[in-house]
Amino acid sequence: MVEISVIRQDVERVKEGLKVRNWSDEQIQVIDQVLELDDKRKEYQVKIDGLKEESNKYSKEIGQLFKSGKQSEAAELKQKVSDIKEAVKTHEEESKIVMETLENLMFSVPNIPNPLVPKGHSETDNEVFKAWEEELPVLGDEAKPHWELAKDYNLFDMELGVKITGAGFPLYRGQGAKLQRALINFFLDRAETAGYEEVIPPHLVNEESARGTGQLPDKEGQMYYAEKDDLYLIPTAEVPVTNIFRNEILPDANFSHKLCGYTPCFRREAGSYGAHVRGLNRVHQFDKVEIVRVEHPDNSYAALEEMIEHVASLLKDLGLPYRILRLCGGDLGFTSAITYDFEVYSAAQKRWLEVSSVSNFETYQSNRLKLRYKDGKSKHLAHTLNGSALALARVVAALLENNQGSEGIEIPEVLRPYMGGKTHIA
RNA sequence: GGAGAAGUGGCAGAGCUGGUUUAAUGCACUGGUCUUGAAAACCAGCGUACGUGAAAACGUACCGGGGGUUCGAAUCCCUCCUUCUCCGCCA
Repeated sequence: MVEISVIRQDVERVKEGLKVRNWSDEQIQVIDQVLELDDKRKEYQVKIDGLKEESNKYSKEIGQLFKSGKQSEAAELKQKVSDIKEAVKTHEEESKIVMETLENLMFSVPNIPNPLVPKGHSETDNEVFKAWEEELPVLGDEAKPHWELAKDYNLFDMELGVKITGAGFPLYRGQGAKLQRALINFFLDRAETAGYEEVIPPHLVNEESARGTGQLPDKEGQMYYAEKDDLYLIPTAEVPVTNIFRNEILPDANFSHKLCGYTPCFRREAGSYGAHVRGLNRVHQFDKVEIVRVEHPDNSYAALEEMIEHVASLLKDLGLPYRILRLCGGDLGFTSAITYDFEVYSAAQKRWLEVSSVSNFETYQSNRLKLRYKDGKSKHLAHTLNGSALALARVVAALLENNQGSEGIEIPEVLRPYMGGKTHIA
């Protein structure tokens, strides 16, 4: 959530931010409504607190009167308190409506984009932040897409996934399964070297956690839900890992938390069709190593750069052509202040596949999480960031396609130690 | 899954026959006095959220969560959650 104090102090900046997200003037009026409702909320609190103060005082007096045996005077006061209580009840009911309305409005306000975020309406307006400078690989006519290669080398089986579960749940096998493990271990080892502490979090989360990172409300359709236990399957490790810090007050201003974790990710993903969902391009379950950071506001953008460098180095060492996009206002996630997407080039499909998304949420998540740090006597919200490092399914897709050859699929050098020293999947 | 016990401030721990408890006391922490410095001792401060206020300060709520009884609830009632002990089951 955007902090109400920020809206109060800097209405224009908030409104400008919503314009970058292509909000109409009419939609932006929400901000004025928020301020109005917040004023109302305060009025109610002043009124209710005052009445409660009065009745608390009387209640104490009643106690004293009973002790000294003045029953009739006590009865008189009792009536008075009852009357006050009635008034409090009425006001509380009204104020509850105000607060609920206010909260719902607050939930409908997305994060304010960083000034660097370009204007635009869709993914075609995203800014190429770092282009691929070299030639893009060109394969011969005999080149196959990864779903055909998977059959040739027995790497994964979509039909079996359908039999066991349904569409979009791949079953990896043989060298394909081993490649998954290799990539996960490679990514985790590299994160560890970069100073991230590894965690293995739960794969199901409660409602509070889903709210904390902003999956709820609104995006419940994207998550699988276990109704009997009221738990959500995680769409990304971001949710359980960031929620480690929910309701935490860090003891001083000198902190930097770097965590990484491997988890499967479950996404219901409505929409899209055809070749775009073929093979591993778009699946309901995929593996991902996520990096998460909690940083002082002064350091969060330096941290973001570090994360971008980290992800770039992974792709470089895997030998995959990649580019980095800076998402435009129209494509920017609801909770993010700025997001960089990484795409790898799939030579057989001749298109770019998104494999990572690195974002700074500034205080948007920490406001919901109530994640603060102490700076002397005052408390402030920390900044949260996260990024995929990396999402496996599409990396595998690109790897298989780009590295195919007469001897099989060449395994990138950095992965060979994890693949029993082999140079090729053959 | 069955039976029982318990959840109080950073920690430990009283209160739990409802009203001088404004949550005692100890430890930890912060500031001060003393000291060459430190320790000890002594004095003071020490939770979170929201609100009023220029500020000092004050008000309201919070004793696992939610609801209820009452003029008044940490204390009584209901419900949910968690932890512990015993039994059962199990990789």
